[in-house]
Amino acid sequence: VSKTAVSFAFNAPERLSAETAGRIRDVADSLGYRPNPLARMLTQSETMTLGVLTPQALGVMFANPFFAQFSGGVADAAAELGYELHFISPLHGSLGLAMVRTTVDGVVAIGLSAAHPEVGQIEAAGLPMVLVDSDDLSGRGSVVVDDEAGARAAAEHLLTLGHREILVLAVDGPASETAGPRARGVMERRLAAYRSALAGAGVVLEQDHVVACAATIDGGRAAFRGAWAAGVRPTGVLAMSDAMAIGAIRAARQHGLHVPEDLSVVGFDDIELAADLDPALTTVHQPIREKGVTAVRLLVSAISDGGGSKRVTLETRLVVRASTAAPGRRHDLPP
Amino acid sequence: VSKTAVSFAFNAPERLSAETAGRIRDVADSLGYRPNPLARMLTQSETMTLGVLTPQALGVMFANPFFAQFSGGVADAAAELGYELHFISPLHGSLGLAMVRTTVDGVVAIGLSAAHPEVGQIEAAGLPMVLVDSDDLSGRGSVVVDDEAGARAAAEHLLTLGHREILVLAVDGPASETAGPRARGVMERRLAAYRSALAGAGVVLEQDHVVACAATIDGGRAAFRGAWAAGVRPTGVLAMSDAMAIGAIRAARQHGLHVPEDLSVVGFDDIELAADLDPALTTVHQPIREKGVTAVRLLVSAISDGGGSKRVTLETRLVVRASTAAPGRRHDLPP
DNA sequence: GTGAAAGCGCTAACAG
DNA sequence: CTGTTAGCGCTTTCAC
Repeated sequence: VSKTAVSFAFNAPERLSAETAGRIRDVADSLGYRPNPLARMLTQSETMTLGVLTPQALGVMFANPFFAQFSGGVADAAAELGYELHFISPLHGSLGLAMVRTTVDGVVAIGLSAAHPEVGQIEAAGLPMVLVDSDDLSGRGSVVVDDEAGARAAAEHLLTLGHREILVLAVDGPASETAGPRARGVMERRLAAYRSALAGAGVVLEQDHVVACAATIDGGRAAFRGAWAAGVRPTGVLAMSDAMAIGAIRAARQHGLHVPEDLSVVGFDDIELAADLDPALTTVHQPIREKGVTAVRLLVSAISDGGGSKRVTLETRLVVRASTAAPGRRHDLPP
Repeated sequence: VSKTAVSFAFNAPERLSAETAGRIRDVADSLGYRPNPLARMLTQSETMTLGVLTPQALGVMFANPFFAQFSGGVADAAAELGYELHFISPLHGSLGLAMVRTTVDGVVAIGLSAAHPEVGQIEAAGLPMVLVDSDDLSGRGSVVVDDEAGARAAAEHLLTLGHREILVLAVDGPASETAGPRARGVMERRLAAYRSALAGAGVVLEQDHVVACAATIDGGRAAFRGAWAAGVRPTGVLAMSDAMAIGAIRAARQHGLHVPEDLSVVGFDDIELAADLDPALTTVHQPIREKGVTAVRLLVSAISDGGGSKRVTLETRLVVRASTAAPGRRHDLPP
């Protein structure tokens, strides 16, 4: 019984006499022997693992239901194609540090600007990668949604309802992530669309009417509270994620506001629970799971075919529910 | 410039002249050279990666907000301790198959019965492991919550309100998972506690008043719908997860029921959004994130110290919100 | 159908 | 302080 035989028994049973193969497997089993996957990976230089790259700690990522839903899509597509999943987030604050230690056959990067240093680094390492929610500067694969249309619809909805005093809640990564030259990421695109839609109705967004925060409930809450403390008194808020919208609603209630009577809020994402909230959230729908599935399919085809890097754009649409209404009684309320 | 020098330049710069080390790194950088992490892992037989083992496809796991929150805790603790995260779910239906291909330094298994075959397999492979939400048959590390107390409180709450006709929504994995001898997992523990609390008030759970489903919104919805179709007309439901509770509420509404007037429902988990739902969910709180953090800490200490396998039990408590009330008008409603 | 030999890219004792 | 040497555990031509 030589090494080769064992190797064949596991990887190419057809190249061995059925009897020998069986015997080897039996002995292996009874001995508790398993081929060491690491060694296998080393010789084959293939890990059958996909990386999911996130710009922030997974703890905050998972605090956004959008990310969980997206991950579900990624995971299902990966499993279907026989890949395992490895989550890569900044290690000691550095994504690069985390990448170096990681072995994957390809990477799905979510919410990472194409101008982010690590993106170039990964590309330089010759690792296939698809960018999700990020502008594609060079010829990489990428999947995005029609942010402009969604954001415009959201803004116009508020405008049509009669709102003029509008607060926008934008997403901001940690300082280190936003430093340096940036491509226009999702958030910039959405902001621009908000702006132009509002401008069409003669409404301009003041500096203090755009506040950045983490894409989580707590982020949204803190942001709304901060704006309110700064004297901003909106009748409508445009949040760039549902999680932030929920946070804003929580904060507004703490200030004695009723939604939607005193304050209308529209989110972005249409997470699974959006319709179950109180009030049911008016929001921009995007196909979250599909985004993940598409990203993985693109990535795997790039890995195997070495295939060309396509760019896929998915649709968005406004879903009007109960968190928006015409501005009613103004809030002459406690600070 | 020999191999050793390069190795040192990356792993032990202090053992090299500052000048040489710097020069090597520079050349490496300009050459785009990275030490191959795979080879490094092979020689060190250490991957600095933790596995998260799930009994079902990640797609359905992530459909449960509980899991996302738990993962957040796991991820943060892992990052803090310098570990990466690898999610392991059944591959082509087999967890064992997935495990064999995977290389991790340890495993956090969530919702996996200790009697599950893979658990023994991993143990036999000598891989450190901590079990979450699962009975610990042998001396492994494990973290659980006080399910009995939580479930009992939930049942007694309904009883106190005056409910007698109660439906319980239990969690069920895929058939293959539940087959074979099982330890009493979380769900069995909760069910037993429901039963005994109800029995204390003379209420017995009929066979058709306990229905199993996936721990997702859709699972809960389908389960409630099925029970209703089977003629069950509860005034209260005890769901073993918030996701299922939400699904039950959705289904109930489709049948024209109002919550809590016609139907009271109490969940389990107290996910972050529980209080934002319509109606705000009465549920059993458990420290979800902390569960993940604790599991990782236990695991890593087992990896490094080879430390003893502790068993940690965290507390639960009932949080009464708006989804429960005294049974009101009975539902003489359309089928 | 099966065995021998080379090497994947790195680390770690050991000399120089 | 630097280079030499020997594996880590597997896969894989290539003869037998």
